[in-house]
Amino acid sequence: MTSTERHATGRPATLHDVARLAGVSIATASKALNGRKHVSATTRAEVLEAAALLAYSPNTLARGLVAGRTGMVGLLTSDLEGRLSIPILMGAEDAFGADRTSVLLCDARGDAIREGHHLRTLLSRRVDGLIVVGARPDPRPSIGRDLPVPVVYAYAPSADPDDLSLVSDNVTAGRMAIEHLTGLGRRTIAHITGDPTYGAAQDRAKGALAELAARGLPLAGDRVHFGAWTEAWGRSATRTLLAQHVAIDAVFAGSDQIARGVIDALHEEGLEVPRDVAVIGFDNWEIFATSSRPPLSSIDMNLETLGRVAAERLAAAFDGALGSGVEQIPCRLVPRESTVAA
Amino acid sequence: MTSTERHATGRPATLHDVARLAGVSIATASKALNGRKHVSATTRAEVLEAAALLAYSPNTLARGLVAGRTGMVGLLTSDLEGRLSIPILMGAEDAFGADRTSVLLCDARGDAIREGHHLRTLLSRRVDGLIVVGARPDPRPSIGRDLPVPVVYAYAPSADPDDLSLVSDNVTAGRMAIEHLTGLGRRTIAHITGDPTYGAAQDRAKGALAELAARGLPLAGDRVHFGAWTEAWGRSATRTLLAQHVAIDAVFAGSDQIARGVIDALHEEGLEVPRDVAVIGFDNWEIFATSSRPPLSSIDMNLETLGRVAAERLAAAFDGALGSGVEQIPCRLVPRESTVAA
DNA sequence: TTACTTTCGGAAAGCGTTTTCGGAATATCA
DNA sequence: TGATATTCCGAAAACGCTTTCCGAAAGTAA
Repeated sequence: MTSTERHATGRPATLHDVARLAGVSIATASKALNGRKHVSATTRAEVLEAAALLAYSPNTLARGLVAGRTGMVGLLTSDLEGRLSIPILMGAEDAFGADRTSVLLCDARGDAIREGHHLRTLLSRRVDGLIVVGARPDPRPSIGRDLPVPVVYAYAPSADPDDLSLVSDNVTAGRMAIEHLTGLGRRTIAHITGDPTYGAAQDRAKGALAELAARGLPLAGDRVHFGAWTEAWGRSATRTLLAQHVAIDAVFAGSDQIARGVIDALHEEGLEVPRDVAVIGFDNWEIFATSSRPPLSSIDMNLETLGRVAAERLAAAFDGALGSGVEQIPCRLVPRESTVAA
Repeated sequence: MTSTERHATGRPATLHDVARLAGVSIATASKALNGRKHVSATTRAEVLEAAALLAYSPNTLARGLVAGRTGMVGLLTSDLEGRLSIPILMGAEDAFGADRTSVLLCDARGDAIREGHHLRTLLSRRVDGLIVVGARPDPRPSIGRDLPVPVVYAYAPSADPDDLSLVSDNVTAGRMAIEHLTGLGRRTIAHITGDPTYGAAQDRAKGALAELAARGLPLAGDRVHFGAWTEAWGRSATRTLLAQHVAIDAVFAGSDQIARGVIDALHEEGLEVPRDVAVIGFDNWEIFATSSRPPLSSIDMNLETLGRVAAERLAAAFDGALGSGVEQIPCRLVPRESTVAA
């Protein structure tokens, strides 16, 4: 391994360099490059040529310093794997336009101290706004009132009702799952889901129950089967149901992992999916949903949309007022072979 | 949803404000806050008090403008799920110190155009360095020579040997897997892995074969079973082996997903893991490895370390020269119950 | 030609820092 | 007490850019 000077050493060209080469003042050069008025076509062309020659790239920092805007937003997450933050980041990137706004990603790793630390850093970098992504979809402490920049909470709402939060519409998602299954002719539907302390679990169950009631259908197994967000729980809950000779022709699982456990257990009992029992999951975690046997129908929380909306709300807040309260973002059902035979 | 002015409106305090309140010049205020010399203890205390009173937070942009360093590095990734980039980002954050360096994350989504776009944006933001993370562990096009900042390629090496790349040591990882299995007394080991066009697949196989040879053991099934990085392939390859009455007491799988398929197929044939057949995976993708039945021993690529080393190499390059070539980062074996009975 | 617009280009201020350098005040030494 | 060394503090330049404002030049109308 040699050890040479790899990156070009000379500092990048400045506006001053461009102006000098074009034989104009930096004021004129600035106007020419930014399409401002009061520059003749010929001078503009000369400046542009000089800029191209020098591979001039404007210093966004300096620009931000005078504009009072940095074109950066902070994404403060606690999501250790990026499962949530990356899609949200991409949505935000799209909405802002990747060329005008960049995202500073900070992972607090679930540590409040670290979160405060990152917050201070982001503020001192003068980000234009902040998106806070929680690890679980339940109210989390606000990062503070009266911050110098607008803040949007995504996925996990802020506990402070004066903050603006964006969350998935889990109630409607629950209804969608039932609607899908009944639309396929299923009548005896069980709901196996995760940790009951998760608001999302409660909401999805609530939606499912409401939709069942609206259609005059009972919930198979008589109650919602809360447990853990694991395959193991999906398996064991399913076995319990079958052991009790509960007749089921569909299962609405609270997560894709649970759904896989459910399918596993059904297979072990010789039941075929979706012929005998249709199964739908939640999260649409591609890697799980598509590697399942059969591929898993699932409900997608539209995280990119969440990010996109977060960006839009922030953008609106830049020149105006930010709303408050909790905004529900609709989910989307992705049908695959675990409910609809290929 | 009300629509009020949520974030504090007044612009943040500047050094000028602090100086004025403390009754000193901005020069003195700056020195006091930065612990420079030539400031008496009492004035320093006064300045600090003023700063605290105003909740002063220095403008990192302005600081960067004069220092010629922004304290930001760009992380240019193509990793759609964050599976790679987030751990690498966290490692880099740790190495730099989250308070002195922030990471701008840009996802190119596998699109060269978008990558170029992001690159330009990052450069115009004057990042101090760049980490490029590829989606698959094979040589990828260099993002360019003679960039104004040092660049380190992580996970996927650059095709240009003059660039500095950091990759996992797949060959040694292959040896480690075999070493682990033979250490447990296994003698007939098969290797089922993914797409043979992946250099990583070849390297792991090479390491495994070398280690087997060193121990005078044959490869069960006579050849490496290349296929796809899927559960389905793991299942079908295993079935094929069993159908051929190949005696195996261990399988080294090329990924955790393949490993799960292998375990599935073994169970279907009435074989118990690890009693009859030990199985080890690769990637140590927590969610897969731990939700497997039994939990999966696996090889972790130490992505955080990759990020950490990338950060260290960049930091070294800031004041000095950057190396070139491909640096191998060792992997780590994480034993769980799929090889070692609980 | 004179008077008035319109169009261009540049000087300079300012964004919020850090840092150099010179001057004033205080302390140290003969 | 006068000369010299120390210690503090502030004025000002610099970082790279945008923008306001003013003057010069050129065009238009009478």
